[in-house]
Amino acid sequence: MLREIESRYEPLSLEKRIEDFWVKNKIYSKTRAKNRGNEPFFFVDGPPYTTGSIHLGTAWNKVIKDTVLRYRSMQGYYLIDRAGWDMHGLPIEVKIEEKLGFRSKKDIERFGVARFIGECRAFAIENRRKMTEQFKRLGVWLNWDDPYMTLKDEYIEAAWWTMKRAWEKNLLFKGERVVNWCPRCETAIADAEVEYADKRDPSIFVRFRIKGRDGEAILIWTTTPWTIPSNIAVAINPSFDYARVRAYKDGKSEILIFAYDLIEPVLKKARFEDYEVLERFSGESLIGIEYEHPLSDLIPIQREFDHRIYGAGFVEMDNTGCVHIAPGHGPDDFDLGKEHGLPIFCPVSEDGTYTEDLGRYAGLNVRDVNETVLSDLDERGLLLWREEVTHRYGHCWRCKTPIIYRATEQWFLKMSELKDLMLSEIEKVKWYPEWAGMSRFRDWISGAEDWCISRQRYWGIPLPIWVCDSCGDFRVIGGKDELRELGGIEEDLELHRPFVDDVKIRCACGGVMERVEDVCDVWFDSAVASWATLRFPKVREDFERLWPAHWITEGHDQTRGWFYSQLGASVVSFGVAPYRSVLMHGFTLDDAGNKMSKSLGNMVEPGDVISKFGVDSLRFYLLSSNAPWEDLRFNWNEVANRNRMLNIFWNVYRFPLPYMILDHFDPRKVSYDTIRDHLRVEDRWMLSRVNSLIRRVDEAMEVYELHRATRAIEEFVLEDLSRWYIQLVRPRTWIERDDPDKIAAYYTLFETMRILTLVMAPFTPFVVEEIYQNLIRGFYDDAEESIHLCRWPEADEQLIDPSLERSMEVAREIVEAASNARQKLKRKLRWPVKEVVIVSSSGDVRDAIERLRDVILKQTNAKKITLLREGERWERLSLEAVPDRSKIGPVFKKEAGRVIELIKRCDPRMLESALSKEGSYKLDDDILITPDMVSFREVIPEDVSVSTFQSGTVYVDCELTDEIKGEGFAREVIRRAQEMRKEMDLKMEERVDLSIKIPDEKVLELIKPWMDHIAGEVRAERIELGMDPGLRGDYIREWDVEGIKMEIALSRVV
RNA sequence: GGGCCCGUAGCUUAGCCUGGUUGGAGCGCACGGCUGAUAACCGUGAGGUCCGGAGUUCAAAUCUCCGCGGGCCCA
Repeated sequence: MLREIESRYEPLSLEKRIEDFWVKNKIYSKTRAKNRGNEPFFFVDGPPYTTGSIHLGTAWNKVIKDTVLRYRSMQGYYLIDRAGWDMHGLPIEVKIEEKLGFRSKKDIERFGVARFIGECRAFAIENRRKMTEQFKRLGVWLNWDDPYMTLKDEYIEAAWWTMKRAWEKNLLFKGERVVNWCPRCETAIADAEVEYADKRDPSIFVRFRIKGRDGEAILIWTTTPWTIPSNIAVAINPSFDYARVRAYKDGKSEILIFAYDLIEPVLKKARFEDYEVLERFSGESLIGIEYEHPLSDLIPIQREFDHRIYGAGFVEMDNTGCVHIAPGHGPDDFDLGKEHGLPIFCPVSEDGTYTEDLGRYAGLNVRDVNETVLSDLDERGLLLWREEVTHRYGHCWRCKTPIIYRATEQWFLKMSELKDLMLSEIEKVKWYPEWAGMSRFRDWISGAEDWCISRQRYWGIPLPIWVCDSCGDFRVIGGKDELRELGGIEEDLELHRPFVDDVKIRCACGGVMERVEDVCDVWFDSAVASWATLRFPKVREDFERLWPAHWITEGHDQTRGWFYSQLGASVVSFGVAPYRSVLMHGFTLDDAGNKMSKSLGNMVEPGDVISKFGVDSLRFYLLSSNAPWEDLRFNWNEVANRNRMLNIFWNVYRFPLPYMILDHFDPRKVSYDTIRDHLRVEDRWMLSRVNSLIRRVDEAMEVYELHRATRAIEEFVLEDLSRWYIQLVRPRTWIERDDPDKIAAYYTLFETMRILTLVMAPFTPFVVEEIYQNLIRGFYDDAEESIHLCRWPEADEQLIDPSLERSMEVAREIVEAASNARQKLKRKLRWPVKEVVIVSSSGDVRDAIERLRDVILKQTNAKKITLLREGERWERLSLEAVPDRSKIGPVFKKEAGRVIELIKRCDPRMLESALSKEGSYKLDDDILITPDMVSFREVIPEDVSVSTFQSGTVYVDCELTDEIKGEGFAREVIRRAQEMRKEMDLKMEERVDLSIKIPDEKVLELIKPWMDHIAGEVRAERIELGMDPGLRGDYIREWDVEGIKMEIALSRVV
């Protein structure tokens, strides 16, 4: 049986109730179990990092995932949907270091690595718990009970297995490279982990003296004075022109060598008074020239190196056009050094202090040494000029320390070799939108470099690389069992540091192999998610059956992040892309379009939104606001709007319930076939629309255009259902008899709601469940326990009638135009009008009026609808002939006045037709006028109003007749009596006695014929009206009806 | 500095791919209507340099180029 709904739409309590229902009845598991054995849909969750709280962007991400998965589930797919968690890495280490007050790695070593990673683990696990709760509150259905977690053995083994594949394929190597280095965290960090931010640094011009040429120097520029002690070379661009310039200042002169085009700005900056260009030459001729290291007197080892000028294409025409090269401290510098066999001189230790090699600077930290270097240079007369600049500089993503470049030995995956394979693989992936993969991602891959996967840290997947201390050979271990066997370990083994560090392996050469101390780049963790989530390599069948993933989705920052790292790891392991389709989504920005960040204080918490408007509103907002791949500017107002839409949806659901209950409506006793003959045209229209809706949502979902799907739903709810169909159907629900016309309306409403709730289920899972439980489960014992266990509806093509839908559109336009016209004359809709005349030659309009005449009559509250073709004239419009004096004057001269008078006296219609048929008209014996002398104007009577619509004009004849007045007054009375019934708190079916005092004889007479009608509408047993009927009743109220003071008395009939 | 994306009413946006009646909506605002969905709902109106500029074209919000602003990624 149906339950009546007393309450308003209250999402907070509703969602709590539904959540409890789902949990109690294990609905989630049932949805997944139901489709077991069906065609699979293999989804891989991009694992959020366990920071402890979700933000709006992660909420959006998971809502997209959940919506698509719910849709697929209803379609019958068997879902692979393990949630994922990214739980290793520097961010957590830094958090724990902060908590324990640590400043460097030495503190960690003192504390004990085992204890330290224990803290990290506990932190990650607690955060995972918190975040799971937050995601669940969003109604996100993933496999939360058995998620993949990067810290689990099975996961680590998947990473190890992959690493071993790389080794077997000769794609893993150890190499010396300049890497981004955080001197605080004392580790290499990946390019992706470098965060660029503004930094103030010195900007200096320094003289490097040319050997064997007194008073002559090449002028270099740098913003990192601390790298000058490590200088090995100078680079110039061979294709630029350079110059030897004699420059004068304070009565002295010197010779400087730098780029020709930069003479003016450089000398001006350095405040030289005058100069002469001694020589201009191509950069080529500078190559090979030797210079003196500027600080060689302080750094003995520098005297052992040669210092020369080299050509390099990366040198740009700015500053001096001469670049200081320290191969140990810059990527370009390193490459140049390798190219020319220069020493890779890197006298900086892990924590950023200079080594003993650096003489005077030994033991100083690079962070503090800039000023020392500058004053040393200045003392030697080598610092030509200095200023401060603000520039973008890389910082450690976690601790915000400015990074340095350090040449170190690291482990790499040879991605440069796999570039072409990756490029051809992404062609096979379906990208939404297309450009996400084809423009942006392709560019990134084209520039792919070898992937540095080693980190000198603790909390991560240990690199499974064992190196022999005697022969230097290394091998890679692919799993726990393999390691236990080779290491002779009997018991179980903890795969994290420091435990795994203790395992030693016998080398073929007889030596002992020990694990390299490094852990894995945390990006490599998530990179193996697509097979780790299937528990590969431990379990093979699922992998062989399902992989690669059918669909993944993440934000556009992941183009170069997870989309790439997965692809990389996958081509290393399997030579193919790990996903078949990718939806790239946007970022959440604040309402001004700026990124949300804690420091800007413009964060919007998902929890705040939910507690104000509920989850369904937030979900619907996130999905409908814009295309998934566009950035979303969060706007509270728009969330409120979605909430309003759901409220209307709720009201639509609630509206017919009291009537249905009263009439014991039972949908089981009605079917399309039994009711079809009683369906009105508007019912058939509604059924057509709701079936079209299914089709529209399907089309949008197929290409992941969730915004189109949700907008179609919103439009349907507001326009078709609430604003139109409900208004049409209202009078029918008020019929008291057991009328098939009423049942047809109930049937249509019921069927519409049944389909609509199914269609909305993936988007607003809570509210539709509530409705389903009442509407469907209230009647059908065999109905699925939850709406989310139901099949996705299929559009019934038989019921879709596009021409009817088109006609209804036109009908609505006509009704709107008519009410617009009414409004101009201030004629309320309650008062009928004599006639509505539509002038249009459009076939659509003709069809609409033919098929929907009743609808238009009712909604315009008109007694008659007339269609005229363009050019036909409605007889109530009169025509006025307007003489054109400028044309008549010259022809008739003195007679003009009489001619004008005669024209005005003519019958305009006759005159118009004569002029248009004959081309002239004889007004009098001697007066012949031509069409140019007269124009015609339509004259609309005062009680007719006009308005236009897309394909025509609507006239509304508002002439008041006695019949119309009578009916108008009757409806005024009915409305007021209804309001009184409500004020008395009467039940709908309760009967009353009604007496009305109308102290105006004329009005009283007009209303009298409507007595029975009034009684029926108000559900009055007895009705009495008169000038002064001696009112009595439970409730008497005085009303002003169009200036007449009426009194209405109502009594409940017991 | 480079690549990709975005820029339409006070706010959120449709239209742009495939050029062509008067650039559609919603919110907000003003005015009105409806009245057993009622702390709801509906209509009308005002409100637009379609980011700016140039070009292509008979015709540009739409195509091209150059700027400006924002986002992401990279240097």
